[in-house]
Amino acid sequence: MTGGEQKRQALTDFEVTVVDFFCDGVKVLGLPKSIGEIYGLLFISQEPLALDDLVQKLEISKGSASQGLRLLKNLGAVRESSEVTGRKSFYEPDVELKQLVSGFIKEQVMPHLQSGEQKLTRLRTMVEQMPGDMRSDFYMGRIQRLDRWTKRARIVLPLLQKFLGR
Amino acid sequence: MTGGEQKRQALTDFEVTVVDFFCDGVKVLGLPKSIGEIYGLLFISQEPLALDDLVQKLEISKGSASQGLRLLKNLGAVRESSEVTGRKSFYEPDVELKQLVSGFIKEQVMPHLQSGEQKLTRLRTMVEQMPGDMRSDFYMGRIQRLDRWTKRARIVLPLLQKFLGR
DNA sequence: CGATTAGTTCATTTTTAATTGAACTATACG
DNA sequence: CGTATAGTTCAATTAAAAATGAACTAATCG
Repeated sequence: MTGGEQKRQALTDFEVTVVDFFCDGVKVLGLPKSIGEIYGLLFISQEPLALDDLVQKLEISKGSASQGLRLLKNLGAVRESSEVTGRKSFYEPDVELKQLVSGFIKEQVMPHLQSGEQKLTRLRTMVEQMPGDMRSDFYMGRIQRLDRWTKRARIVLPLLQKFLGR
Repeated sequence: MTGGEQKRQALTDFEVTVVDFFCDGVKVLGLPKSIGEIYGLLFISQEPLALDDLVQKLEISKGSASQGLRLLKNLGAVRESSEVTGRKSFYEPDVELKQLVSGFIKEQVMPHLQSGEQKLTRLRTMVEQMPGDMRSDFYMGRIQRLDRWTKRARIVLPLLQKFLGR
């Protein structure tokens, strides 16, 4: 029976444009729009926001906000603010490009790269077990090429992170 | 009233696995599955294939095959075979990683980067036009940071391509 | 403890993106 | 020409992904 009269303050034009900027950005990375909205709003807010702030300002559901925050935390793009104010958590963005890229590579790219390598192993086995009249140098060559691709990726990705460090 | 008895030859286990490998691969890039199927089948075929081969072997519609081939040609990942055999075209993959990555960057990444830069210009204008009590160093700092991000991207992407060249 | 607020989960709904298929244009061959 | 084959286009359908919202758990405070 109290009155935390949480007046829902709408986004300014400027904030909307920033949020829109990030929506586009995350689309390139294959992440859902809500991720861009949440990160964008945190990015342009001067102080950490609570989950309910995101719900109200972005007009998204609690579920979306919760799931989006989890993904962003997993990526290392958002962390819980250290200032503990009772039971409510506040969230703030990591704004270092190096960290953002590293997190994305670690969480979104590497798993695919690994599963690709497993598939490649299986493919190599399949070629080796082909009957003589089927086992062609062509197939072996192709597999080898895919192998080289993934090895390049394993070299380039760390270099990329290093470069973005400064 | 002739009989080009085009027996629809199904894919081997091996071919299916390769195609599946590429379906996963393109998903990371945010491209539709059919793109992976088409490129994958071309990649593992010993001779160029016609559009109808793709339709039959992958069991996809003519429309999908046509649209998929167009995208892949735009990316520079597939080209029309030079061997002209009447009215029908045959398609073959470019298998050089450098070319594939360059095409992807040029066609899929750069356009987004450019439109992002436009949005940034607009955002800077917005901050500059803010009334004095709103125009904060914080906002300027954030815009500057986004600027640095895009500049880094403009440097890194060419480097990436160069590195993959050998 | 019991009430209140914060946050999570996940089955359903909604939205978005991809695929189809039928009608079309273009080209080659007799 | 006229017919058959190759390929394109795009409105309609289907499939995939994301968002919702209601029911849940967890934690705080009185």
